[in-house]
Amino acid sequence: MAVSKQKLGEGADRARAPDSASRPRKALTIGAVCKILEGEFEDISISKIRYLEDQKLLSPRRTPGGYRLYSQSDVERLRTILRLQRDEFLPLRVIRQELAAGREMDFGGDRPSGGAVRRAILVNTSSAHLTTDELIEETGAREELIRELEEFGVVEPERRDGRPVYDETDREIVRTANELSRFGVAARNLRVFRSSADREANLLEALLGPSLRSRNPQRRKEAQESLENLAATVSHLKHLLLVRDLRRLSGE
Amino acid sequence: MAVSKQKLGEGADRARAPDSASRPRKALTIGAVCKILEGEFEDISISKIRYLEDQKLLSPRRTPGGYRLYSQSDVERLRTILRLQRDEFLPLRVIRQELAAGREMDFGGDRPSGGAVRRAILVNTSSAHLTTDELIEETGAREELIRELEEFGVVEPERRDGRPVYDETDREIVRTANELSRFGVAARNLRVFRSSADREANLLEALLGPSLRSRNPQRRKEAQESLENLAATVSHLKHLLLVRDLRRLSGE
DNA sequence: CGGAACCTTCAATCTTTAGTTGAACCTTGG
DNA sequence: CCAAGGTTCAACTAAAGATTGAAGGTTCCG
Repeated sequence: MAVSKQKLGEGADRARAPDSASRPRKALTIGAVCKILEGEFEDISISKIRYLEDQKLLSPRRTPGGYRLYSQSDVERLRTILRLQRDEFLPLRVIRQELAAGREMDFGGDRPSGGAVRRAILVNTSSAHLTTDELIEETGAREELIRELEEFGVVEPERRDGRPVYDETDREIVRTANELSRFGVAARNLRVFRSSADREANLLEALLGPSLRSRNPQRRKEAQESLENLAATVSHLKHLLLVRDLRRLSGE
Repeated sequence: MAVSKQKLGEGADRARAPDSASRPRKALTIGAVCKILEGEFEDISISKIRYLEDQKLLSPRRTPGGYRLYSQSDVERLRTILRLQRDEFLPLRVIRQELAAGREMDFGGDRPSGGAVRRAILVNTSSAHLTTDELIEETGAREELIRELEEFGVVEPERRDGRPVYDETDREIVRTANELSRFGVAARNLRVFRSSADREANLLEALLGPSLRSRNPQRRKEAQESLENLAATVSHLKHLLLVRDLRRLSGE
């Protein structure tokens, strides 16, 4: 079990801590989370956090005894939820979807309508590399799940000295897969998506490959940009097609 | 959800100008306003319009006898209110303030990137049905492309009297496919995406199908919501996987 | 004028969303 | 062991956003 590593407690800070200096790297109990957030959100409460879980907006890991344990990403997610609710007036139902769609869009800085954080998707921006433990900590996934995801080729971390090293995309994938597991979608089901993605990538590679491997750097750069646009457009199309199919089998 | 629109019968055009033909300046009775807007907003009703007035969001003129009379700009304002409520999920309290602050921010076209129109994805909101000509008009696609998309099963319009009828999702699909064609992705290439989507839809159907067909309407509703979340989450995962693949074959 | 269609108000009711509360009981760590 | 903190579950609350029904008034047309 995942709990093995973290010696929760260890005498350090059982919610007791008003300690400012320390980094809250370890998993937190519900009371500790509440304490952390109550500076930022005055109407937070333990019962509200539990309520949000009931509404399928959170799903923290549990200790063997049933206590909730919030990972860093759980806390981030909760912060996002509270911000969307307070500042954007979104109903929980909508927040649930926004989050499901992967838009954590965290830093709440830019309110005005133009504020989408648009950064190049494909250029691997400063890929933090994470260990398995860090990955678990940040995503809240069970170790079991991660193992399965690797088994089915859904994440394929590099290996260094036999230890897997995960990047940010891996982390996002794990986070999303974890989300899906709450709906009963098991890791093995995700093979379907993996092979679709592979096929689609091959298609795009066939179209743009020559340019991408061109000796002309200008041309390469253009191809790279096209690829980014294509990736976005293709993803949109796939979404539409899926929605169409689902609407059929749900509606009629 | 019974109908409160109390029989808007033939007489609704009563408020039509008694004087000569073409004046756009006619004031409308509440029933006429309701009729005008019900194409665009399905959950409008006479009682709701009155309720909005009660909440200080509208104040139409009155006839000496007390009938409400809505000017063109009253109707515009009402349209804005309903749009903010439906698409931006703003509570009436906030809408009231926005309007008071002068921002009519009218034309509901897409607000720039940040404020994307969010609404339930799977519930087919008043699917406008388009003819082929309208589809071409609205998407800018060549007729050829549309023919191919149908040939490859990427769009599958209903047929009425032999003529195809497209809905909003079809329109979006065509628009996106047209976008892709600019990158050299032909309609026939899109079969790949279609079959991925089919496979994925089947997977989700297998997971949620029983609930979706449950006799218990409560359970059906929950399943429907889960399906929406799943669609969003799955789309996100697919995007991540595609990006990962592409990054591999483009960069490293 | 008469009456069909439409409109009015007002109080009561309903549904949904977003939580809170309390009772009974369990977990954790010093 | 035991106190501080955690767990579930059902019942309750409050506010927002409407809908309904009763009783009656207005408009317009013939």
